[in-house]
Amino acid sequence: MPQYNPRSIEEKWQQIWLQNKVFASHVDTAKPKFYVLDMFPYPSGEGLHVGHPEGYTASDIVARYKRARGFSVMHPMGWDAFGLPAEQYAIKTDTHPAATTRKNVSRFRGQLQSLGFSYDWDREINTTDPEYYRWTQWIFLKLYDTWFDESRSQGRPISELEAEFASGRRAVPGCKQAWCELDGRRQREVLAGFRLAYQADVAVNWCPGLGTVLANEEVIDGKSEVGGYPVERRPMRQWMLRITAYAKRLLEGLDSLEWSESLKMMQRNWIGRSEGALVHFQVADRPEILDVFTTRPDTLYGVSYMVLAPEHPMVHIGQKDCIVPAAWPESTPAAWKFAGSEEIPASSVMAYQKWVAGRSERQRQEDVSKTGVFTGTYAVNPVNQQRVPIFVSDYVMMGYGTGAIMAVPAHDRRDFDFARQFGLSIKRVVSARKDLLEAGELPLEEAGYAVNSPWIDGMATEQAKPAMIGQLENRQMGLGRTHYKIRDWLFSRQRYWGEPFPLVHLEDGTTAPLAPEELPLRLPDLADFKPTGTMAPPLSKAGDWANVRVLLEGSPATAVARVVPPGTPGSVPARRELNTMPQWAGSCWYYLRYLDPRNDQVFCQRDTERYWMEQPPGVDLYIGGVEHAVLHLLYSRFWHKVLFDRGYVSSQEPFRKLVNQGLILGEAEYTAYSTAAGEWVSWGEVDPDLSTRAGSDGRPEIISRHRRTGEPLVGRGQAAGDIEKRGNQYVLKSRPDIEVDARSYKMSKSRGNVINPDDAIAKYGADSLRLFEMFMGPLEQVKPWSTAGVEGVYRFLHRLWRNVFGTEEDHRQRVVVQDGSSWRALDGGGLTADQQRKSQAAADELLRPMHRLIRKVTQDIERLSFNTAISAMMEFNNLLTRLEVIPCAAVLTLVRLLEPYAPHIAEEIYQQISGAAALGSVSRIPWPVYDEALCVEARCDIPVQINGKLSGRVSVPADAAEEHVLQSVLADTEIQEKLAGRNLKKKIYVKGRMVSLVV
RNA sequence: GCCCGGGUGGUGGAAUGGCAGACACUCAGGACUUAAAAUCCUGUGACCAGAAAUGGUCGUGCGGGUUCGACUCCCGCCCCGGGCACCA
Repeated sequence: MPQYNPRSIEEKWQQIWLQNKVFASHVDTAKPKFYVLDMFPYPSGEGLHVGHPEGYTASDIVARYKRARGFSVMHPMGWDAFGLPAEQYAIKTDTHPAATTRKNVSRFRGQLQSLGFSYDWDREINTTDPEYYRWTQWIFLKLYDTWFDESRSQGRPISELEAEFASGRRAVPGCKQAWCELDGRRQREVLAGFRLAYQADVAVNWCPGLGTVLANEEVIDGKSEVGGYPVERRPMRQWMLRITAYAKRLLEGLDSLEWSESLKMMQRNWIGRSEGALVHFQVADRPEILDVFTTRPDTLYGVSYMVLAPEHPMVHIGQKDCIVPAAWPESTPAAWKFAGSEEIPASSVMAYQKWVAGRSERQRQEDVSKTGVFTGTYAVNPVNQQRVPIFVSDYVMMGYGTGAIMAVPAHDRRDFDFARQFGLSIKRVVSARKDLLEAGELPLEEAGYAVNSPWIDGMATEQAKPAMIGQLENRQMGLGRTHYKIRDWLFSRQRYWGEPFPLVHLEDGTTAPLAPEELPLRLPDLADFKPTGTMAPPLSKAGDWANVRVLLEGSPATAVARVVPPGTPGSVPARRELNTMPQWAGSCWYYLRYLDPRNDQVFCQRDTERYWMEQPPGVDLYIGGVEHAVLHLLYSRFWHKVLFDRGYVSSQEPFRKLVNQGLILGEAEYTAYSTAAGEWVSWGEVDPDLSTRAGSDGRPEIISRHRRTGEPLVGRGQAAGDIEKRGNQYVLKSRPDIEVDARSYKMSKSRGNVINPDDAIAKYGADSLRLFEMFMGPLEQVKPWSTAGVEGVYRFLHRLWRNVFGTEEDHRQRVVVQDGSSWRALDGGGLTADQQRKSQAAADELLRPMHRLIRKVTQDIERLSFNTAISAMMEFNNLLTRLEVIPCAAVLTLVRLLEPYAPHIAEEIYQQISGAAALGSVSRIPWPVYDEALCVEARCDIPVQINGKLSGRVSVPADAAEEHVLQSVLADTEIQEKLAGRNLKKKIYVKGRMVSLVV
């Protein structure tokens, strides 16, 4: 036999799997289902990186294992191909994004197939395919067609809302007339206020550099996440999705999910539930009421001033609700006015607003000292009629709560700082101790006991809150309120490469959805898709596409539009939406399309959906990167819940169990720093704020400064052999007083530490790459790449191959087959009596280890502990290496267990040793079963402790009774010696594990 | 600042109340070879004693506690990674 050569066998098996559709998924009601899903990739121009195969191998192992255990397995793959990078690349190179996408997808597909993943390729989907985005548009129309019924906490068809208005069961909001008295336009406007997809003028993150608006999540530190361009706030009419309506259900749904605690916590923080009260403050000498949200209604007696966000409508100078008076009240302190603009309140407020608007997000975050101005107006505290000044300050955010707060400096750090800055009173209303009025240093933010608060004096904070809310509600001064931090989802983008919105704008300013038969609304094939440079989206260049005539069908309120040729009687002019959907749209529901990917009647056939998603509910295992913790995963859950409410899916949640694979870092690096003069500097002296550049020799250099002197320093990589460890530090061997920085970095082009999976496959084969990525450590952990480590698993596969086929020089076949009560060589040759005896001895010797191996690998796959399963297989293989002859059954078991991890070599060995008896694929053989009784050795060595210290061991039969074990322990001469002259107080036997004696 | 996760040999890691360091990498020695590579065998936590076999002591970030027994559970601290952050 030739040596193990992955190149020659891997491609062969990949072809066989593909041609014979070995891994096709089917609805099979006789079998339980298992849906194992990968986060589908964005097919970038870079190709696959080593992070992709990590999660994809893990899911592939589970998919292959579950098939072997008799499950009907769904394991699909596709492409999340709309999005900014393709568009940016297209603009740069002047190629159409569709062409780039096609090219990238075929590269990605080829790479994934070269890794031998068991996807059902007939289910491949692509979010940019009109036959796919047709249904993305269809679901958008369902969102548009749904309103959220608070009383049922459920999304319902908009027609049912219309019926409620029409029958008079529900009053038309903000309108005295009856529903039937309103014209079609007005009816559409009213309904638009309820739809889950609606338009609003919102301050958007406009990014001039990208020529588009961005979602809040795509803006980091005032810069775009992609490209790092500056972002400014501008008002714009945008499509929004009412995800806030589902805040409560999105939060509560988390409890039912098998997700990591940290991931759930990220979603909980993002949704941001807080409980408290809405309190109404009368603005002094004016008609307006100022509402504030507080989580500490129990501190209401401690309010000493109020604060409005700079963007709050009550301080929009010149507007009718503006509360800023014409002149300062008498004796306003000079410090309460804005320096340089202190003539009248309006000038101070405007000057302050202008100053705030000019501050970057970064400046605000770095400088948390308190600034603000007095509005010149007072509010009246409803509980004690006290007049308190109203300030404007940027420490209050317009986007949270009502954009206004009641300030209680004694019990809030921020209010405390502000009060000190502006000389405002600080009044204690909580004491840390029940028996003292003034316990605990101010500001006291922790719970305590109410003081100086007539309605609730003496109550513990936890009781004082509901008591105060009760009082407020009775007197109509406020009400209990749960507030969520999450905001509605900004759903439109001024981009070309995304799904067009399936609706039209009518001349009266309202919108009408396209009739379902009009879908897909194809993206026009624009030659010029570049940004316009203004806020007008690229699609504004598609005039013929955008300007259409439509017929409106159905009742005026819920009419749908059908595009007709110009001149059609009854048609009206309409303009298509020029924005496109954000990249998240296609990934919100792709897991459903895989189930029925070629259906042109529905997004997914009902019974098919039910088979894969109902029992157990949702995707059974979803693996992907943690970078999608709050965006994709929250948006998907939201869409899924809407589809659930509307009866299109059968589970409440899309992804029941979710695992994040850990990042793979570059190979460990040792960096030593030196000054320009070449003087070494210890890592402890280096400012840890680093940047990278290409050095003069082409190798990357790290730039920093001396922590104390500020002198520029350069860090250069050191060979591992020049480094040694002293205590907790790594130092240069040549200069042990110089500490170096030892760690692994995220892979990046600029650092030059990127590992390309194609190279690894070319050198070691897909099986070794898969095996190594699983062997590195726990799936969820961050791990550094190690080329030496890949060689380790590569050696393991070589050793396995040699155990079965011998070496090139020595083809001695070691595999023997049992034939009744005798043994023969696998190639049919007879065996000598001595070989017969050795064969039987080997079989006896391997029996128990084999059962233990089956148990170990099975249990480890179930708990996704792939690294330990691999080490168990290595151990078993090492056992085989030492034997002169190897029973075929042991090899078969090993390759069967190995198949999910290293499928190509497993197929090849199976095929070669099974001969004519072979099935088409080793994956068709059921998973081996183990006998628990054969997993333990017949005899075992029991360690004996005396006073917790290991003092000897005895050998007993595995099933020996406690009494018997203790007897042989006490009979042991070594133990007797150690016990001599001591008084034995207690004997403990842990079955099969340990004996503990106490003297 | 708040929340979550983690800290075990030279390295990646194993062991979740019962023999710490499985498996692998690295390194060293040996076998095979004209030689090298590959392969195989042996050793490889630290310290002490011994010519050696071997024996002993210490050891899972630090300090305390629970237990016959703690890497594992509890309390306090230190450090690293991640998330959120003037969220009322």
